[in-house]
Amino acid sequence: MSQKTTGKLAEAIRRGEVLSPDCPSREILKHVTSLWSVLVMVALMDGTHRFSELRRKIGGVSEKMLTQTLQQLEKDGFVKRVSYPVVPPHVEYSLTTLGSGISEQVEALTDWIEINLPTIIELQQTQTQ
Amino acid sequence: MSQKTTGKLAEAIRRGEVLSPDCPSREILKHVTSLWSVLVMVALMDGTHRFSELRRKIGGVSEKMLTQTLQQLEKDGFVKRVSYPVVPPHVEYSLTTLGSGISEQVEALTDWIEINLPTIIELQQTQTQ
DNA sequence: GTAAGTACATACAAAAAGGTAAGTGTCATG
DNA sequence: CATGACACTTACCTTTTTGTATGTACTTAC
Repeated sequence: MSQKTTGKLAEAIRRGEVLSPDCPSREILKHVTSLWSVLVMVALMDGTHRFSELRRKIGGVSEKMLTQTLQQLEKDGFVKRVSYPVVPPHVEYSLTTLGSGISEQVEALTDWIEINLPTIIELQQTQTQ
Repeated sequence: MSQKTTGKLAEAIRRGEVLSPDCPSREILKHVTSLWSVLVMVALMDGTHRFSELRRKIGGVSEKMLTQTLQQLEKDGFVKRVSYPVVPPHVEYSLTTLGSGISEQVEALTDWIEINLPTIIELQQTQTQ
């Protein structure tokens, strides 16, 4: 999708934003480029989940990390939190419209990794020789 | 490990790999979901760069971080390092075929963020009220 | 001859991320 | 009547990441 030979300037401008340290997109990128954020988004692409469901689904995540990640994603407007004031607490997490958009990109990345994993591992081994 | 899903089994299997803590894709994801890795890949999509070029291009990166990130990306087979044994050192970094593949996914993510940045910021502010 | 550029390595300190364990309050189950 | 599930919070500690500063070996420019 990118043309490298022509219009290098336009491309540089388009891309220059993330590369400059004071661009607000840097901040969002910092939040998104976190293992737990990525995994939460991938998990939520299957639909609404409760806290404990996410905890069980995302292997290796601690309660603390899950709480923090969900709060961050909520602040950024990617995740919607709905709390039902019932006696055993019931809270549901789901992706917002914006969250679905970014999750699609994130999922494309994780899918790519999973698909190309054999190639990656193979190359890593030939490299050692 | 144990899948409790009733209907979406195929989907769960497809996506279940990153969600399990002992899958090797987790490791790659850890490397890739790092601010500096993302920015290096985006920068290298414009073509081959020297170390100091990258340092200047990626705002806010320290020499140490750039070195570490490049070494990690090289280990994973995403970046190719070519060193010319000349008197003022000359080293060129570029994306491998594999690196180009993952960088496209990463770039799609950063592009999405930049495009939707106004919406994100807007929503963050209405949320505060 | 002093400074700057090249591409790093290394040491130390500061900051951030993450793990573990416990507490909260209410209810259902055994 | 004690335990566990629910959705967290808080405190404490360890680990990891990152920043800063320095050194290296050589050359060109001023």
